[in-house]
Parts: sequence; structure tokens; C-alpha cells
Amino acid sequence: MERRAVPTFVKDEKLIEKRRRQIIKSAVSLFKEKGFHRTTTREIAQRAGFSIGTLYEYIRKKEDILYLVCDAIYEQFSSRMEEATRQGASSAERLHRSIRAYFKLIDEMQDEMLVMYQELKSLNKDTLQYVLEKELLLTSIFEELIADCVNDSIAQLTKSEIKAFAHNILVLGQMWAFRRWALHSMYTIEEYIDLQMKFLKVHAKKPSKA
Amino acid sequence: MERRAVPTFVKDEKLIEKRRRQIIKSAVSLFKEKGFHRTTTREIAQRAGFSIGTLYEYIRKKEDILYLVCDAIYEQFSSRMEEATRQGASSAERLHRSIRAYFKLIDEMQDEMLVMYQELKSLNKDTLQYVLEKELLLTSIFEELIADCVNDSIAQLTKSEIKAFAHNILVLGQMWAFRRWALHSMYTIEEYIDLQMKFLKVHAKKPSKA
Amino acid sequence: MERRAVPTFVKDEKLIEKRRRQIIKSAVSLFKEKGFHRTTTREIAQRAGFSIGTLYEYIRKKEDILYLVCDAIYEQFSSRMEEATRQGASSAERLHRSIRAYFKLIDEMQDEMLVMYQELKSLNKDTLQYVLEKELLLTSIFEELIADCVNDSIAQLTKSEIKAFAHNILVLGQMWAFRRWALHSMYTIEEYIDLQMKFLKVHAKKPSKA
Amino acid sequence: MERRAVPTFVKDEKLIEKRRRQIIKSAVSLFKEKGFHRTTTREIAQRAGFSIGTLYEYIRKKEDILYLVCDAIYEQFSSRMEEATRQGASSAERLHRSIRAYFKLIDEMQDEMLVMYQELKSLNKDTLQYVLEKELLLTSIFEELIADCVNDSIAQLTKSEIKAFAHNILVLGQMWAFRRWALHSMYTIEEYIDLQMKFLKVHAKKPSKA
DNA sequence: TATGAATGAGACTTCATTCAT
DNA sequence: CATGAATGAAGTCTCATTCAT
Repeated sequence: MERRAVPTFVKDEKLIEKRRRQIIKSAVSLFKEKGFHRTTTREIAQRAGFSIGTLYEYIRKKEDILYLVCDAIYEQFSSRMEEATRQGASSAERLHRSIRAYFKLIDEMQDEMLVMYQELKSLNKDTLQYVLEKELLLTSIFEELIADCVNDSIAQLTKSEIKAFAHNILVLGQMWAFRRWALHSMYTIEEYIDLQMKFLKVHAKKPSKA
Repeated sequence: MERRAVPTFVKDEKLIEKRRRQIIKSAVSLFKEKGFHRTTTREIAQRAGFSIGTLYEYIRKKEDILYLVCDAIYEQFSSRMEEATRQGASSAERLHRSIRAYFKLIDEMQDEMLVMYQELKSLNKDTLQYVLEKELLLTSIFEELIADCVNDSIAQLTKSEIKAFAHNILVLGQMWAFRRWALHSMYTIEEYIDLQMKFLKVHAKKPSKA
Repeated sequence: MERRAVPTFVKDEKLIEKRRRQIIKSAVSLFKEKGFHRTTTREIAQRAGFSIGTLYEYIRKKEDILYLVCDAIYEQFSSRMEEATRQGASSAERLHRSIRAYFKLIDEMQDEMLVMYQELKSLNKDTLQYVLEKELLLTSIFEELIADCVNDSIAQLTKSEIKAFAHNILVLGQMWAFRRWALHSMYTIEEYIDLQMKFLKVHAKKPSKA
Repeated sequence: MERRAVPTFVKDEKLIEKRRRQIIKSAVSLFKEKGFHRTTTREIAQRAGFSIGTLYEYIRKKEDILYLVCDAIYEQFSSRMEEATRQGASSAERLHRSIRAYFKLIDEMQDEMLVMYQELKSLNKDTLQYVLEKELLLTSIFEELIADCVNDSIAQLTKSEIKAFAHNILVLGQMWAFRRWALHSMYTIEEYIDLQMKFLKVHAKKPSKA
């Protein structure tokens, strides 16, 4: 799946990269505070450290910023997850490690998660489509890990169940961010992970170093 | 927990009730389409069948509409859930039935659910507080049902696990609405319920009529 | 000068009189608090003790209320002043007493004065005309009293000076209300009167009872 | 007393100065015609020669415009008065000249005066406070001039009387504007000044040039 | 006569976007 | 490339006035 291009007036690729990073950082911190709609482009430019005119050299519409933000977040997520899936001797351990990594990642990126999911509706059809595909990509990472376990006879699940299981993992992880107003006063992230692991019936032993 | 009152210029209680129902219906259908921020008060009035002036006889600020919507949805949820929890001979069956009822309810009220959760951030502090308390109330319904099962030695869970379990039920239910773009093409609601029941390890038999 | 009639849908003269008194009282107290423009007709009706519909049975436009208020205030002023001008043996004493009475009256009716003068601009041309004529009537009361003194050789003033003197009396009286933010912390009304009397060179002795 | 700053989105100080002058000029002319409340921000922008959006780059609320207007008027008043108070050999002559200058100034700025005083009530607490302090500053100019005369034994007044005298001067000057509907047909400004001078018992000789 | 719900013009204000410098 | 002043469509909310009951 290709990355959608956000059109620009600027030619210098290096500069584009740099400015976009500034924009994303500024936008995320503002969206956290007030959400997409309540944040003005003026504010985003200001916090990014340049003028509103300059901002519009690197995007075309406000919505482009939301796209850049969502895309960046997924990028981080994906790359960090990929690392995790490569570690572990057995399929069970790889799944195990991946789930833990995913939960930890959510804990680290709570704010970004909230930003992303709460503003999805503000994206237009095409962009939304793109973002949801990214989400499915993430799901499929777990599907494959689970399928490996099934192949290794560690678990017995139908295809259909595998898919549902993958979705469950994703959702129970997101829950740590979305319901933090209730959960964070009850558990630490470690406790939460252990609990969910139990529910997920992932009884494999914790990897020694974690 | 008392219901927050939204101030009105109108005195006729019956009329208030009627107009508010119209407002909520109109608002929900619009919020579904375009979200809270993109929906104008004028549109809400129009679709409700009266003028903008009339709308503002029944609310004070646009945000009041969002509150009315959230409150109405919870009201429906709560009352329907209460019914369900009273049915069933054993604690296991009551939990069982309640979960199924909850999942069905979500299926019926998908749109309302999406509206509510995606716009929570647009509520002000106090109203948000109120709504989250309602959410906890819903959670506690399941907590009690699970606790009953534990008391009856049907399940063995610590207090902490009971709470987490209750949250999981809620979230896995909501998932049917939030991830419908992925799930609805894969499962019917019945299949989805059966799947999640299995994951939730609620192995009690289905009630005969369901 | 005839009293301008404010049209009505109601026939019963007694009732009109009663309702208008209620309206005026309510309006004055509200105008004091927030001025004419910030006061709504709804509020006026409410504080008067009846409905907005009823209010509009007794007036045609919001501005009518302002007219009623100004008219009523002048009525009070005029009638109270007339009394005062009849008391006193000599022309000097009558002027003297009248000025004191006028200053006292202003002290009593400060709020009404402020309401009236600050909202004059909100009256339409015709109504304003009418009100200014009333103001001139008040001025002419003093003109005549001063003229009497001149005739009695107590003072020596040209016609032109008499007029200016009369205006000065009015204005120095109003000053007690308009500049109260500065004056009331410096003087009591009695001290203020004595001071101004001195400036006005009205050196006649105070009437024994005052 | 520091000048209150009205916040702006624009950075160019020169431009701010220029645009604000345009706003003030436009506003004064409109307020003259219809008062503050009946004048719309759109009209002010239009008459100033720019769009409503531009207007709001230079102010935050409509009330800011009223403040700018009042402030500008006082600024003119103060600076012109200061000049006047420096001219004249003796304390008596300085007072004399200052009063005449003040009356002339009022004559020139009648419209501005009316605008300012009639809309004071529309200012919020803090801004009103600021404006009243400016008014007191003006009063104190005369207080000092009178005090000088008393020191030079040209007049014999108590402290209290000095203050009252200063207020009287201010008010009798303002009267020329406020009661112009009655006075301007009777006197020229010169005649009015001479009359009031007489009343004020300022018997010093007129400066030769005036 | 009295009521008060309904109306809608119109006010203020915001903010994404453009474009001349 | 960068700037930031200018724009005006569009949104929220108010309130004088009407009219059916």
C-alpha cells in the first residue's frame, strides 16, 4: 500500500521532511489538548515555529495535517511492531512478545492513539480508507502470529476465530488508552498486561528479560 | 446520580419532552453523517422540523444538544440492560443472558454508540464527568453479575479480575460497532456473539430461546 | 404640551393605567441595572409580573417602554417641582427653596435620572422632541423664578443671562447624579447643595426648616 | 496610569496605528449617527474601508472599539489641554486661558464628547474604571490651576471648594455639548464662554489675543 | 384579556485560505 | 521560500414581535 502524497509547493525534499516533522509534532500536541476542530491552523503554524503562510507551503488543506498525523503515528506503530515480531524462538513466544510489545507501545503512545481514533471521522472518504487499511495491516500482523501458533499446534482455532482473536488483541490494547479514566487508577500497565494475557489465554511464560 | 437539567425558556413539560425527542432524533441522524462539529445548529433545527429560534427555546448552547443525545442513549441502554439482568434462573445464566442482550443492543444502536463515543471530547469537563459516570454504572452492572458467579463458585476471579472482565465485556461489545468496517463483512452478529462468548470463556449453555 | 399616546389593544382605561405602572416600574429597575439595550422585553414582562404577550397588549414597540419611562419620570419631577415653587414669601426665597428642592429631588431620583438621560439617544426623533420639550419646561420654571428676582431687584441679569443661569442650575443639579462616582465620596448632598448655592451666588439665608 | 492594550493579531505596529485610526474615525461617525448599540461591527469595518475579517484582526470584541474611541478622545483632550495650561504669565491668567481653551475644545469636539459620555455604560467594569480615571485626571488639571490662584491669594477657597469648582468647570463646559439643542440657538460659543466666565466669577481680564 | 411558543432576521465572531511583498 | 495581513463565508446565538389558543 502506497503512501498517499500530500501536495506541496516546495521542491526541496529534505526541507519538506523537516517541516512536516515540525507540523506533525505541533499538531499532535495541540490535538491532544483541544482536538482537531478546536485547533486552528494559526496555532499549528505558531507552535511549529513558522508562519501560517509557510504552513500552507507544505499542505493544501487543514485536513492534510490530520492525515500527516495519522500516517506518522501508524508509521511509528508499524515499525516498532515489526521489530517485536522478529524476536522470540518459537511461534508462541513471538506472539507472546508481540502482544506485550503492542500493549507497551499503546501505553507509550496513548495520547497519539486518542488523537488518531477520535478524529478519524474528520478525514474524508479516501483518506479514511487509507487509514483503515493501515489498521488492518496491524491486525494482520497478529493474525499471522496466531496462525503460526495454530500451525505449530499450540492453539486450535478456526480461520474465523483467528481473525476475531487478532481484533480482540488490538481492541483490548486500545482499551488501555480509551478507558484510562477508569483503568489507570486500578492497574499499572504491567498488571494490566498480565491480566489481559490471562484472559487471552496466552499462558506461555513471560520472556525472561521482560 | 441525578440527571443534569438543560435550561429552557419553555414551561410546558409535555412540549419540552416532545421537542427534545425531536431534537435528539434529528441530531443523532446528523451527527452520524457528519459528526458534531460539522453539523450546524440550523441543520438540527431544520431536520427536527422547526426554526432555529425554536431550537434555542429548548437548549442554551449547541453542546447541550450533545449532552441530550448522550443522556438519551445511556437512558435507553440502562433501561434495556436492567430488564436483561433480571432474567435467568442462575447467576451464570443471568450473566450469560446479559452479555448477549448487551451485544444485541449494541448491534441495534450502533450509530448512536458511534456518535456518543466519538464526540465525548466535545463535551465540557462537567458534562463529560457525568457521562463517564454513566459509563461506569454500566460497567458495574456486569461487575455484579460476574461477582454473583464467583460467589456461586462458577468462576474463580479476584476482585481486580472481575473489574477487568467487566470492562472487557463492554469493550468487546463496543468493538462490534467501532470496527464494523472490518467485522460486519466477516460475521453476523450472532456469530460474533458466539465467538466472543467463547473467548470470554462463558461456556454456559445458550438460553433456549436465543 | 400634550402627552403622546402609546397605542394599545386594551380598552379598559383603569387596567391600562395599572399595567403601565407595572411596566414602568419593572423597566426602570432593569434599565438601572443594564441599560435599555441590554434589557429584553421578556425580562420587563417577567419582572412586571405578566407574560410577554400581555406586555405587547399595552405597547407596540420596545421603544414605547422607554417613552413611558421618560414620561413618568418627568411627570414626577414636574409635579414635585411645582409644589416647591409655590412655597416661600419672597421671590428670592421661592428661588432658593426651589433650587434646594430640585437638588434634593435629584438625589432621590438619581437612578431614574441616569436611566433617562443615558437612553435619550435610543428614542426616535419625535419622541426625543417631546422629551426635550419637557426638559425645557423644567428649565423655564427656574427662568421664571429668576426673572421674578430680577424684577424685585434682588439680582441684576439680562434676559440672556437668566436663561443661562437656569440651565446652569439644571446642569449643576444633574451633575450630582452623573458624577456621583466622584462626588458622593467627597460630599453629602447637603454639603453639595451648600457649595453649589455659594457658587450660584444665591446668598439668601437658608429657610429655617431646611 | 497606563494605557490598556487592546490585543491584536497583527504585528506591524505602524499598521496597527493606521488601522486603529481608521477604525476610530469610522466608529465615531457611526456612533454619532446611531449610537454604539445600533451600529454593527460590519458597518464600522465597511466605513473604515476594509472587511469584517480585517476589523477583527485589530480588535477582539466590539467593546474594544468603544474603548479605543474613548481613549483617543481623552488623548486629544489631554494633550490639547496640557498646551493651554502652560500659557499665561500669572496663575489667574493660566486658569483663565485654560478654561477658555477647554470650552473651545468642547465646541470643536462636541460629537466625540456626546459619543463618549452616552456610551460609557456600555463599557465593562474595568474599562469604565480606566475611563473615569482619565476623567479625574482632567478634573485635577483644573484643581491645580485653581489651587495656584488660591496660593497667589487671587481667590479664597477651601480644598473642598476647589474640587467642586473644578468639577463645575468641567460640567459647564460639557453642558455646551449636551444641551446644544437648547443653547446653540441662543448663544455663540464666544458668548457662552463669556457668560460662564462671569458665572464662574473669573474676572481676570481676557488675554489680548482671545 | 392573557398566555407563551414560534419565528427568523440579524448580530457578533471565528478561521481556513490566499497572495502580494 | 517565507511572511503575515486581508478576506468573507459561515457558524452560534439573541430577541423583538406575532398569533393561535
